[in-house]
Amino acid sequence: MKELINYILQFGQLNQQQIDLITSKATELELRKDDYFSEAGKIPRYIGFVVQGVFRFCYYNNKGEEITNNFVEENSFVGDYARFESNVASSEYIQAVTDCKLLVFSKKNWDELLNTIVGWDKIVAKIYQKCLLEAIDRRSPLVSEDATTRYLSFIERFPSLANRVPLAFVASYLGITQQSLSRIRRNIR
Amino acid sequence: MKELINYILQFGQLNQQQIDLITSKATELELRKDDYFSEAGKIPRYIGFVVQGVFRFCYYNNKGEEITNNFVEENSFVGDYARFESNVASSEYIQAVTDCKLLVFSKKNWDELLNTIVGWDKIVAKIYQKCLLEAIDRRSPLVSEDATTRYLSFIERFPSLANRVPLAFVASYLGITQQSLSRIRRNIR
DNA sequence: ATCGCTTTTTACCAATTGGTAAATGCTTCC
DNA sequence: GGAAGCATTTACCAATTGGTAAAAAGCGAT
Repeated sequence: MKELINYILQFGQLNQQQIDLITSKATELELRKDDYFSEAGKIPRYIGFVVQGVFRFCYYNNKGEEITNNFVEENSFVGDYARFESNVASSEYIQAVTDCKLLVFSKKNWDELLNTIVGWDKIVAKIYQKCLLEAIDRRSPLVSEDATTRYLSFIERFPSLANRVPLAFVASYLGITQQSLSRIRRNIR
Repeated sequence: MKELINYILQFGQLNQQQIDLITSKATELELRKDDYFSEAGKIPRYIGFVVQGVFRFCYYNNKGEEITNNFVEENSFVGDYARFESNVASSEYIQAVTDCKLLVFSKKNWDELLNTIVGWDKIVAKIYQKCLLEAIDRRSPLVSEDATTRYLSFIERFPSLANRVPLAFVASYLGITQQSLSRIRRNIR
């Protein structure tokens, strides 16, 4: 819980009363490896803060291939922010890659925070913006890189992830086959 | 100017007085093809609304290759939002691909709007979020597609751009060489 | 119209990556 | 410990893409 508060306080000031309110609205949630935090076709019920574990965002293209387009680790918010706020069904999956512990806010509790804490909306906007910028800064450069450079970028940006995430997910994130990724890992050592 | 106001009103309500204030803070700016609207190493001075023309975002990687990572057309805001707001030097270029007409806000005028119009910050946050989501929704899928599919996605998402933008910029946006793009264009007809 | 310049196309070959399939390695569960 | 089920590696060949270079096309200015 301390991590959550510290994270939030990066983006704005809050007094103790407000912090206590936020704390009281957060619920602990544990997910097992492969469980979904959010699913395509369903309205996201929660927004979460990752205490332990790794999540991935993924969807299926028109060939039925599974595409991973983001990873989220500890000490970050996770969720389909836009769809959560607007009560619209999501178009992608958010899946636990490992066993995970979260602090989650239901839509009801989240809206209560928005209505109660002056400036909460600004803090939230900054958090969303940070997460979006991170996602784009990580993924966009991959477009112009070859497969080896993509993998090197990946282990630079997610140093602790290479060994926690199945190779197939990493390959899908990098836009290459797992055979190619395996070959690349052999060649760079 | 009407386009700007209509665009803004998508994201929140404003009364006539507020609209007039916004209008009074906007300045017309014309840029010639190849001019920079914003440059790496410099603090962005303006945020702009594109009335006419096309812009591209680009940067240089460690091999000196020029990478285009976004295009912005008419009826969109353009700028390095995060760096503009925080008065930090940008790390990329925003260049006019064609002759362009803009409505721009200086930092001073923009801050006056933020301090004067209640709810302006919320509207702005929504606009930023929309632009970021658009950018990521366009670029991220490219990672997992082959070159031909990338080009087809491009002309689907930017139907009016294929003929207004030099092939080299499009190729760089798609992460392929211009020779490859030229070959692809031959093969799909 | 012609010259000079830039953009786009084409060609050729080398390098990279994908697709299919099989082998190896690693867990989990009995 | 052994078997079954995944995950990862390896191999081979086909397909795609990149790099270099040259030709063709488009465009503006004189």
